[in-house]
Amino acid sequence: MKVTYKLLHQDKTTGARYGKLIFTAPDGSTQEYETPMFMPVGTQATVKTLSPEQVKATKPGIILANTYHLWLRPGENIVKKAGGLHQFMNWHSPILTDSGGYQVFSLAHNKKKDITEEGVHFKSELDGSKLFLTPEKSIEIQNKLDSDIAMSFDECPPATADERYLKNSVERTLRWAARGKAVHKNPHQSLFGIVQGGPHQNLRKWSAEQTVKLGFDGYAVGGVANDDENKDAMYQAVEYSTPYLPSNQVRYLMGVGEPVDLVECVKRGIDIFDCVSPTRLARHGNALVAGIKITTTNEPKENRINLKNAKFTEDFTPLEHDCDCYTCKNYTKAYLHHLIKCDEAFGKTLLSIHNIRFLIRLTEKMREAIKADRYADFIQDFYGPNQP
RNA sequence: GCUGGAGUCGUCUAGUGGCUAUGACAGCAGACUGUAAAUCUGCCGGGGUUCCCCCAUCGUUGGUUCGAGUCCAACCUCCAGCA
Repeated sequence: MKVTYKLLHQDKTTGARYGKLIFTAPDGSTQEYETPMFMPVGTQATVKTLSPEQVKATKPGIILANTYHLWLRPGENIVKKAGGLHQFMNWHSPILTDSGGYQVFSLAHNKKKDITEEGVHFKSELDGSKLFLTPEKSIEIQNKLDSDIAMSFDECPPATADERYLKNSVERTLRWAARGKAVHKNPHQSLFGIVQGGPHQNLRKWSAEQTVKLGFDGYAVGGVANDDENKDAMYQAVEYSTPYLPSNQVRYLMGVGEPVDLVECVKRGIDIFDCVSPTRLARHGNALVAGIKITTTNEPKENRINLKNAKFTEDFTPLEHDCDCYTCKNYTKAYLHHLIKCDEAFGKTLLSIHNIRFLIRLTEKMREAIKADRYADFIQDFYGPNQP
């Protein structure tokens, strides 16, 4: 399905955006989803530990899948034979596929990649075989997967990269974006461009302007979810990017994030987010809960509880009293603690449901606040008495 | 009662004369941002404001030895077989 964005309201004081993504099918039928939106991540054509029905119950708009992983396994041609990704994984709402660009970054630790102008040489982590991913190849794979939104193949440089490297990287990412766009053939699939530039205002501005000049169906801000310790730098990178993006198109902040990040980045003009955090935290026994905590570095962090902790052994209350998710409506912390201690799959499922629903509920609250021009108050309430 | 075997951390386990006694599980915490993550890290005999220091420790007691979880003896407990 092809996607368009409609900006419906901007918060009077902060400028935060409320809008709708409208997906149009080949037969002319449409599906609409409101923004701000959080997209659960289903890298390998599944949101880990959840059935499509369980994902659906958290009321998401779009979900993510990954080009790189599906290319390696089962292979894009198998997915195509299955009738496309939607059919293959039984997910009949929109799917966005990441391009594999992030894997260029995340696989870099073991020096199993080599970035050239033509593309990126990988060494498969599955069997050690040599792989070569190019912008054209990434788009071709995404065409075959038949996701609704394809992402340009970009380079996501590490936070430690210097300005000189970043400048070259941004330029190359632009050339890659143009090459990808040139071979993008699927008329029922949208293609998004990605703004890079690290923490530098000039590079972010330039990257945004040049990417917009190429012309895409939507725009992403990338390369911000790879610095552990500096939220201000992350927010600033967003601030340096969004002003140069067209207001009548959607903005997607890739890989983010924590509840506080969603709140702060919507304020800075972002519409959609994705993050592995809710599902990964869930599998590791953690549940997101309301409120924030201030860390030793004075950074506001998401508030969460670790169900592995012995103190929940006899806690017969739900994770959150006011949460409407399946987990909170039916199960206690004591039960979740028990399942997690026993390493039962159902515990991971229940926590995944809660954590995803938690972030989606947060976006729902943000939408209501924006529509009512109360987003500044919403932020204040979000921080509560611990406000930095 | 006799004969043989065995006792090491909460549990299982390595260790057969040499200095800090393995490893796993359990337990207690922590980390996680476009998923090489249902993963990883730390602690896990006692005490000290946990760099580090002190004390204890391989069933018990004694012995051999420069040195013992390891060899010897007695005892205790458990297991197997025979009565």
